[in-house]
Amino acid sequence: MPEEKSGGGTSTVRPRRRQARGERRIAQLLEAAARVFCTSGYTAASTSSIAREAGVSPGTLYQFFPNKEAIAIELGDHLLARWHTTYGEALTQAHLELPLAELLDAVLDPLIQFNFENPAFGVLMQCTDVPGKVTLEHENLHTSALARVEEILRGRLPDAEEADIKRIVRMTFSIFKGGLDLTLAAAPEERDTYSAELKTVLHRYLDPIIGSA
Amino acid sequence: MPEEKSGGGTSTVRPRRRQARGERRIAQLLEAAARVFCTSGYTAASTSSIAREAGVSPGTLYQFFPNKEAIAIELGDHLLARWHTTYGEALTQAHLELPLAELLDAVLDPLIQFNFENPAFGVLMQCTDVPGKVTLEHENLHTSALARVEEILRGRLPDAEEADIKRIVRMTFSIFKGGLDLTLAAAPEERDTYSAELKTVLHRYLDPIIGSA
Amino acid sequence: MPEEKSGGGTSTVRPRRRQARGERRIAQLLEAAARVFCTSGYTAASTSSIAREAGVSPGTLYQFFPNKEAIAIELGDHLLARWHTTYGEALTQAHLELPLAELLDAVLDPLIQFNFENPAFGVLMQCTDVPGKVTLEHENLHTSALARVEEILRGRLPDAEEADIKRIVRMTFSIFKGGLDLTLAAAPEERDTYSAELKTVLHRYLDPIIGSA
Amino acid sequence: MPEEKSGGGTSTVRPRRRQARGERRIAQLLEAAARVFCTSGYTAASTSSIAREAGVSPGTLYQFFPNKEAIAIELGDHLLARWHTTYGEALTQAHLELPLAELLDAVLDPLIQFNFENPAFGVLMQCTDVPGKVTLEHENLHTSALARVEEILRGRLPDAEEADIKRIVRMTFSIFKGGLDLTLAAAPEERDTYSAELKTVLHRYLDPIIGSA
DNA sequence: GATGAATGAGGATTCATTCAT
DNA sequence: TATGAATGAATCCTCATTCAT
Repeated sequence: MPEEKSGGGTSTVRPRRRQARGERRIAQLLEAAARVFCTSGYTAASTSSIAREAGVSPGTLYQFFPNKEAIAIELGDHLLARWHTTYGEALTQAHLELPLAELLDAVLDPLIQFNFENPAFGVLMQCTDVPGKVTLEHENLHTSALARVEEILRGRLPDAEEADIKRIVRMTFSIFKGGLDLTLAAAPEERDTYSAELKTVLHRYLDPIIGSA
Repeated sequence: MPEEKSGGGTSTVRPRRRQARGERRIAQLLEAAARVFCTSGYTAASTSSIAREAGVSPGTLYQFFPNKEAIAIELGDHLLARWHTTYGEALTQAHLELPLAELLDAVLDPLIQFNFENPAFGVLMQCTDVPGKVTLEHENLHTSALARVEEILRGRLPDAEEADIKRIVRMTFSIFKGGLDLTLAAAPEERDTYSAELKTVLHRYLDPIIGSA
Repeated sequence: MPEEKSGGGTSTVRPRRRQARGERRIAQLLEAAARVFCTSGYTAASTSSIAREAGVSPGTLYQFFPNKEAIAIELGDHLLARWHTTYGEALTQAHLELPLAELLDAVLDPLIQFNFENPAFGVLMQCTDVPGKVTLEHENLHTSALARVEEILRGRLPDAEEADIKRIVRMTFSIFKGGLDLTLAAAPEERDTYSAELKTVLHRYLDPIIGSA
Repeated sequence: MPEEKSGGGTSTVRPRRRQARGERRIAQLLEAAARVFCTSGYTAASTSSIAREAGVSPGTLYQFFPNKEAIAIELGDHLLARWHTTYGEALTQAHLELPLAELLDAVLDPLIQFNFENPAFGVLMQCTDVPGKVTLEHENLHTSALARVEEILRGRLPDAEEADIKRIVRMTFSIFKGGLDLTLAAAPEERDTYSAELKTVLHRYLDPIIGSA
């Protein structure tokens, strides 16, 4: 038992050996959940359908998640983590000083790409039914790249009131969400055009606000 | 069905006597549905709760609607009709020739007002679960005042390709939907600021496209 | 509708006609529940089994009871009401002044008889799982004939401390419950002997306490 | 099975080395089960919760017990054995010839003490759901100290019929169980008063039967 | 029409038990 | 042995829908 718990003794190196199977199952279940959520939405998705999609029995699902909501939340966290791992580092301080157009490229391209690869992300973010949504959106808004807009705004508009900043950020995020949906729903050959259009919208909206800086 | 609903050609003519009670019932049920949809969303709303809210029995509900979806669709149609009756006429040809800023006022103010008064409209429009949503949005896009933007664009950009027009219209509509939600969700004293912000976004977006015309 | 709601106009005479069926169903369900509770106990009894025993679908059960507990509570109330109707009046003030032996006859005989005819009563009273049990036992203890013991004790032992009274009452009730179970479980031809034995126990216990009065 | 559990004839001989761990596990599991049964009752207790309480996995539990019921039965046997080891020997033939009051002290005090220290014993004895309960009660009735009452009765009432003896014993046991529960449930400072009351009841009941002998 | 009872499939969740490692 | 993953039937309960009155 002791030799199983610690591999090298340095840190928490694979705390248990047996969970390899479980770990795989969790990933499997989350992938299944992502698919089902995308197809049916959170509310209409049933835990049985998720289990079925994952090829396991309902009981197995509940061995890893206490309830449906937990799946959504865990999936959100997972996707957020994947975002940070894959694209999060891409936005360095350097980018923030770019001209708006390039900043938008730097921010939006990975976001769109990520949402294209992980459509469940959008589903969870939109979903009004998951109480964890707050968490998700919160996390997203404040931790993810988009939240940088807030920083930028705050930085470039030091005199602006809190409410104004908030409004602009919300509006920006709202535009982004809508445009993202359009882009993802567009025919493959139109995708770029749609994402360009979204950037246009945001550029025209934000340029008069922060462009002068 | 159509010949049962309307006696002559005008659809709002008083129906025949014996259907008076039925019409009232339908209105009652639709109002109840609107309230329940707003509270719980379409998926989570139960037909029993709608019936209860309307003060009738479930059986009665099914005497007028074949199923839950039909309620949503009918409610959508109803709201659309109400829109046309109340505000639709307000947008005359004259408005279309106004400068963009004033056009936006003329178009958005009633829309926002209407959505404020009929929050179920937004719920149905957003809802991913109602198959009729497509219908709704379609109807909305092509029948409602916002669709005039398409006309305007087509008028002012005769050389533009169909796909471009469509994209701009979609983007405009998407921005509107998002901004509308923000506006409706805003605190009462901020509502005007938010709707002004929405207009700003749309103005900055559309001005370069149609403003010069 | 108006002619359906009020029959004579005087009072609440059969408030609705349609519920006759429902009323019957409720009785049916309560009887089924009584049988199932007796067979399996409250915890092990499933709502489906109750519905099945009643010959209806699970959904029907839930049309009348919000959950399993409510069935137990309603059943308890029902049995209590039946007790009061059938035997409750039997114990007049006159009885309370009888010699102990006759008092015990007057009190125990109907109780035993009632429990024999309604075995679910004992099951519910014993059951530790129904939160409503408190209600039931409370009601029973304070409303039913046995509670008179408390009155008698208080009357005949005016100097006794509250705690002493309580202890004696509890002990009496405890003896009764145990003896009742034995009596009900006994072979038919032994039933009387067992109930006589129970009376003997109680008589010997209580006579030194209140007999002298 | 018996030849595996005990090497020779005495059942509490140290088992063979390699089963030492197993014995410990079993004890661990039984203790956990006792705790969980006391908290939730037999029916509501889940095997997983017992395993968790014991700090082992469900699989391990099933390595020692074929099913949940077996745990309860084994626990009952265990407690019975503990009873015999700890208190059982205390009741020598000498006690049986004591006057009733002292006999009751001699018999009841250890029983109450034991039940106080091992509350699971009462839970199992009361529980209607464990088929093994019969076993337990049976065992208890015939092996435990209380069963001596039967011997005494038989000894002092040689003319009594079997059924009468049985009835008196049952009644005595029933009174004991009820009084025990009251005593255990009583506030600490009232415990002695309640146990004294129980003895009073039994004394008054049994004295006319065997006291004169 | 209107009512409310009836249905039964389906959903979330639990749990005794078994199995692979 | 020990672990924890896997199972699937069973539980409570809901709900869209239908039916008898």
